[in-house]
Amino acid sequence: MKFSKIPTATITRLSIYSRYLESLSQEGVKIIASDKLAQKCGINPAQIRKDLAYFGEFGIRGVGYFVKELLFEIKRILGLNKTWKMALLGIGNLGSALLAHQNFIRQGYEFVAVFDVDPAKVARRVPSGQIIHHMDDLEKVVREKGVEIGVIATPAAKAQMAALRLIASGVKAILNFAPIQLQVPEGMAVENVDFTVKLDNLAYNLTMGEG
Amino acid sequence: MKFSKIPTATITRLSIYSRYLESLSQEGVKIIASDKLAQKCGINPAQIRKDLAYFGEFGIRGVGYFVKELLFEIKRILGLNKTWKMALLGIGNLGSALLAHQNFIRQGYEFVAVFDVDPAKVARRVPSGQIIHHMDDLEKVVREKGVEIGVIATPAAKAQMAALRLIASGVKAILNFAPIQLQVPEGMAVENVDFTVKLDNLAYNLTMGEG
DNA sequence: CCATATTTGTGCATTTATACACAAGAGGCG
DNA sequence: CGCCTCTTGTGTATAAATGCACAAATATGG
Repeated sequence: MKFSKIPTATITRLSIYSRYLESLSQEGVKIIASDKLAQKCGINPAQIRKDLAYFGEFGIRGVGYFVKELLFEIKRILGLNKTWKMALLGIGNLGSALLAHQNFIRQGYEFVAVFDVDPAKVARRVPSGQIIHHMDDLEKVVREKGVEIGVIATPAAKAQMAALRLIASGVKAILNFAPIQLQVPEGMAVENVDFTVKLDNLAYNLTMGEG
Repeated sequence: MKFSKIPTATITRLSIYSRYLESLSQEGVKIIASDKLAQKCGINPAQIRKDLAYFGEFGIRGVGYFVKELLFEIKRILGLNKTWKMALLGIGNLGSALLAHQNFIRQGYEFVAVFDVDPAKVARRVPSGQIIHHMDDLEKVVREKGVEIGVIATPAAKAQMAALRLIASGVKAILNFAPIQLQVPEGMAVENVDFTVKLDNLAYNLTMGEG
């Protein structure tokens, strides 16, 4: 189904480039060379040029890249020339933090629906204004609002069920914050945000450094 | 400095295995085969066996792995046979969520110090009991408490400075939640927890699926 | 005690990712 | 206009990760 064969690592790096380019753009910097960009992103300069080469030629030899132009192209490649509609499942501490970060999330994403199972929360409004729906209404609300990305911030024990309901509602992409490996059918895009795994990596590194 | 050449992807997978093994252990399951484990973790069975083979032979041919034993071994490999002392930098929405999850964090990690710059917060206690220190006292407190892992949950603009202070205090590992690439000297272990990058991956996948 | 059914551990081929190194272009300057 | 400097874009080598396929080892059952 996929048109071309782009390494997933490339997409991740493009996202990192775009973030730094955004800060450069705000600082008023006009031009950046792959060497500088590489240094700031902790990546090999040739890697950056190769990543970009998958999609076209965006630089000028002997000069570098125009910051605004490159940023625009990368956002276009990533699909950020539109606003993606997200649903949040679970308004606990983490979910609330995500909502609070909403303005802080880079432009391109918006929570259009929020869900919880707690009767004390349902029908109230979150600080950012959205009405909290009961999880039972998920399919209906998701379809009405045209949700494209589901964000799971439920307890681990509820995450798999939440995923299934999102899938049943026609959502094709899930951002999963629960520390569990979701079982989903072929064709679903799932990304896990998992700090326990990252912590384990750090623990391993520290253990090796000593031993 | 590193003793052996283990792929970082292997360490990440070990962490995922351990998490599922933990749930199996709680369910009372005694034995698991690599095929089942693989299916549940979304990983190739041979990959699992190869990952484990880096560190020894933990299974019984024709049978599988003893859940408790394998879990113990993996935790030992990862360095989770001790409790790691962490410091939290930034008690905003995200920081508070992390503290609230503290009990939920898999055993092996503990916040022994928390920091913020907001005078309204400093000297008060967080719900989990720790006194909030001012960032100015970071080096002193970090050394006193024997902090080993620094967790950065500050705004992006403050994250690099926070990292430098952690490094100056002798911390060798950083878990970074700020959406920025930290510049750190050789030998530091840094892991980024970055949902904006994950979201961009999802956006790209959705965009490709249609186009 | 042998045959059969399993499942691990691993050699090897394949695929994927990374990085070097240089030719190709672009601009500046005398 | 020709030379020099700079930085991109990319061919190619190197390295790393993945997955197949099978031998080795263990248990089971007659």
